[in-house]
Amino acid sequence: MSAIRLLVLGAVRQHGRAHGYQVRNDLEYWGAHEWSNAKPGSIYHALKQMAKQGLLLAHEIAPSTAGGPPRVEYEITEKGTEEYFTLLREYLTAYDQRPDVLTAALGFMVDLERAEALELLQERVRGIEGWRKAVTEYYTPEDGPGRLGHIGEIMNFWVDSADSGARWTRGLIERIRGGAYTFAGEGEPFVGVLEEGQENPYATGRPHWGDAH
Amino acid sequence: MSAIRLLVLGAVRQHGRAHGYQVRNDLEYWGAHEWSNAKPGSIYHALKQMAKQGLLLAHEIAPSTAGGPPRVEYEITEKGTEEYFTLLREYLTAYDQRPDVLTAALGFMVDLERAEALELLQERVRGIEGWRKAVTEYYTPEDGPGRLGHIGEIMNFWVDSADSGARWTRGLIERIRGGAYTFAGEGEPFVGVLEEGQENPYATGRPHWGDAH
DNA sequence: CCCTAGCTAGCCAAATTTGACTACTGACCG
DNA sequence: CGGTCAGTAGTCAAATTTGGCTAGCTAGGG
Repeated sequence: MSAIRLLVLGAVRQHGRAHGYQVRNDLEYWGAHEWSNAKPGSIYHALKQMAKQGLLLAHEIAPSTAGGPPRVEYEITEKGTEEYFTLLREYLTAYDQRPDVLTAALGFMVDLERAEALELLQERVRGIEGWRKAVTEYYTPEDGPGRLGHIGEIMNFWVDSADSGARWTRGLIERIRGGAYTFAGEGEPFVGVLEEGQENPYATGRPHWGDAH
Repeated sequence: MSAIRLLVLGAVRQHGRAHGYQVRNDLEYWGAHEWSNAKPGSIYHALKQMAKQGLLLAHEIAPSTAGGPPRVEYEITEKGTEEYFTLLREYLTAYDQRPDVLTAALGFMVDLERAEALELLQERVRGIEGWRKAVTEYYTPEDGPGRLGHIGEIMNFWVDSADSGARWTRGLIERIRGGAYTFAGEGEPFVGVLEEGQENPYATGRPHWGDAH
């Protein structure tokens, strides 16, 4: 799956109550339009879909304060909060090589308690190591490497990526264990949303850091 | 974009003429169902779409030799071959952090000449370096790092991934420059498709190496 | 005062992707 | 000889994603 649901749930949750454009603006503030599929269409679609599924509660609201069609405000439900934490835990653990998924989870990881975040990240490392083992055993058959020609570079690439991912995750674990950041239940949380009327310093038109072609 | 079009074009091209199930089987042989979105629906859709766009030529063929509905055979056109090389060059160069795209390109890179492959990979490294520079400048503002709290880990992760990607690409460049593999115009090419009736040694049910959750 | 540009807010059609499903054949089992 | 299991070949509806479009306001220039 993509990161969009976690991002949208997280944005709504941090606001308490938010309309589509607010979510869209937050995601842009986070740079999510650069590293994930957070485009307007996807965001509005996710909001509607999750409202239909009972993860969000939709309030019909009067015509917007400034132009455009009337807007709908969303609130996260009990079920939506559960889903939020389920996705967060899953994305922090799962090694599925889609960087957007981990990126979104990193942004929200402090909603968990420090101990749990550490556990999940360790599970992540174990997952990567297991995967790496499976791949190398699978792809280094009886007649030794080299038999595969340039196709061997594919495995080479995947193994290298896995190793880098594991190494980086171990570094993060060390930093968190060393006391970095403020996790759930440890005091003033870090706030990362824009209030109504606040200007977005990272609006579009700044250096792209999503794709470089 | 996803890797599916390059994969399908590449499979049809290596066969000369292929029906959907043959392509599907090749992609499975390459493990593509594990590391890309190469599912039956996507494959058949891509074939039809590309036929409609003139990249493939569709021949209506009698009921299949063994069960199932009548099948359609496809042949790559001039235009399709152009598209194939365009995509191949693009995916070898573009740093868009979707591993499936680079993976597919690695599988086909030997269809280029050695010198061109080297150039493209060097371009890739330059792209990664430029991107890395943009990100760090953008995200390390006046008041120094650390101001960002745990959000800084996102940049940290992206920069680390970029560095790993660049390092690996440099390694590949060295190996290719050192004479590894057989590129276009250098003799017997490496063949990686299944002939009609040949058994697929990597059929489904083997260790998954796409996602680990 | 009119016109345009730019922002606000969201919608929509088309393309793609997903995950399940159909239908037909041949082989093997008892 | 009937049942069912595996393999062949592909279709389909639903969900999602893409990329661009609409429409209401407001500020400012001429």
